Amino acid sequence: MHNPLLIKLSHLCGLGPSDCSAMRFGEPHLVVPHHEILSDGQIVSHAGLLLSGMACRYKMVGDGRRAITAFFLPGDFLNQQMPERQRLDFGVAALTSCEIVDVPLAIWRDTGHSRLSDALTLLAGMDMAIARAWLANLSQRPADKRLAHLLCELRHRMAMVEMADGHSFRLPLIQQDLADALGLSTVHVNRVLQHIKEMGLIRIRDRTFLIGDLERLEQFAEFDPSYLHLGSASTGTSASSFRASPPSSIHL
Amino acid sequence: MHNPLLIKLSHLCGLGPSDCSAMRFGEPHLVVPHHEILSDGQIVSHAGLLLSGMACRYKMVGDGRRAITAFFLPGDFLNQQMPERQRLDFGVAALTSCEIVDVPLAIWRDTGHSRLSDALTLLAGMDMAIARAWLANLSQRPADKRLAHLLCELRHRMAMVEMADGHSFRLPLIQQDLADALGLSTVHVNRVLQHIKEMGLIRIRDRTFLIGDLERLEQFAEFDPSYLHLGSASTGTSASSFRASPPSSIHL
DNA sequence: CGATTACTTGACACCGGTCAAAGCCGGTGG
DNA sequence: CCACCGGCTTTGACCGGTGTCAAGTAATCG
Repeated sequence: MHNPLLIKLSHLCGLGPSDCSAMRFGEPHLVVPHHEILSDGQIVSHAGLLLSGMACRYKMVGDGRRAITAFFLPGDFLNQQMPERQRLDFGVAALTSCEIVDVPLAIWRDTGHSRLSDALTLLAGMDMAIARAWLANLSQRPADKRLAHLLCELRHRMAMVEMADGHSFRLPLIQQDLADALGLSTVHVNRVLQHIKEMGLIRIRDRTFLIGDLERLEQFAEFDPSYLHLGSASTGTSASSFRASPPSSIHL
Repeated sequence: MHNPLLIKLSHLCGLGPSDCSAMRFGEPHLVVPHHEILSDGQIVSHAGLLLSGMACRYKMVGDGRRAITAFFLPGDFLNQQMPERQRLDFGVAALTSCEIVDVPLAIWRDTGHSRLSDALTLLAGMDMAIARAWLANLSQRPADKRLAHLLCELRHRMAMVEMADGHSFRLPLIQQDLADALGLSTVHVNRVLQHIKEMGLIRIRDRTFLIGDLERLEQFAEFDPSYLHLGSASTGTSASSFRASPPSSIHL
């Protein structure tokens, strides 16, 4: 099995097969692009786990403006449903075709497997840390660094599920999605994208971002990945191994 | 005892004295304004509870810009420390003189009092809901509605600890604090503040905000308080009682 | 291939930032 | 009691980053 959640947890806190024995999954189901997965105001009693594809958490505000408050990658929970039967204050929509499976989180927690329970707590903490980083990003950084920072974060999270390395990763988003997440207009996202291309920080070929010099990109974005490794010990694994790759010279 | 946490929990989920019997508090201590309460990168193993005063969660970014990612009111936990011994990805600073007490959250959780444990979970959920609302606010609203929305939220949260009603509440913040939370410059906060004064939405007299017509203010801000009452049943209490106050006519 | 969706580009307006100076306190000390 | 002082607020002038509108080009998909 190549379950992205398991990959992530093994990287993140060294969870092994024995710790995962308590995990029970239901039947995965497919959602088509642009379809709503969870609706604002809905009451849910289960947790959705994204297996493949990309989704987002969002809120509609004012006239029809959409604020994207989170991106979901494979291995992410769509709703770390805290109390059981919570009423959602946000919607979740598929940005690409998505594979989703419902998970009985409460049961996972109560199996006595404290390591698994701790891992879930860790994921929830990561969710909050990401939200905090986004807040700082939105409120204090100019558009170019803002976009760069988001790209760094996504690359890093993709790396955790082995969908990225220091050189490239595929982002199946459209510029409108980036705009709604960054609080910018589509037009400006486009321009800023070109701008950081001209700076030689990235290159794009059909949705795949090519990174020449990761260190330079992260420095420009003021990106510090420590918020993505909350607390745990064996944190260096994925990051350092990818970081260890030669400063690169993808031919830009 | 007039512990703001108890007030909040009784409003929020009808917790009674019996549920609170398991709560053990240590010795409160005082922190002077501008002093750092928790430092970025610090490893903490306890939870700080704010008893009085006002504090903020923040991140420093780029050159010396400060991004405030949360305001703490009496009755709020400064760090809903998820895993024990987590490394903080943010700092916490006192904005006014603050009274703080450390609480052993892990012990509270394990006393078998599931209602108390649920309440703590609810508070954590509220923290996240607020962060999401801020994200939407920052990314999609113009300065005037942005500021108004924040004011509505703070008034509402103050009301939960009985420090506000539909007519007025005291906010001991300086404009710089608002600016750092809203992603605006101090100068612009000042102007926007005047602007919504001229609109007749608020009045200010020495740090106290007077609200003429709460409904109008909340409508202007597109403020929907439902995200602050996550999931629980007895949610209407504080809100509706305050809302019930006559449409007002504080003499503007 | 045609039609729809996504991406680019340019012109222009405006929101909000920056800089700098001037009032307005509240506190402190003479 | 007054003079001073430092932090906060208020103003004005000016500029730059982003938004908006609109048109055109390139992809993508039946």
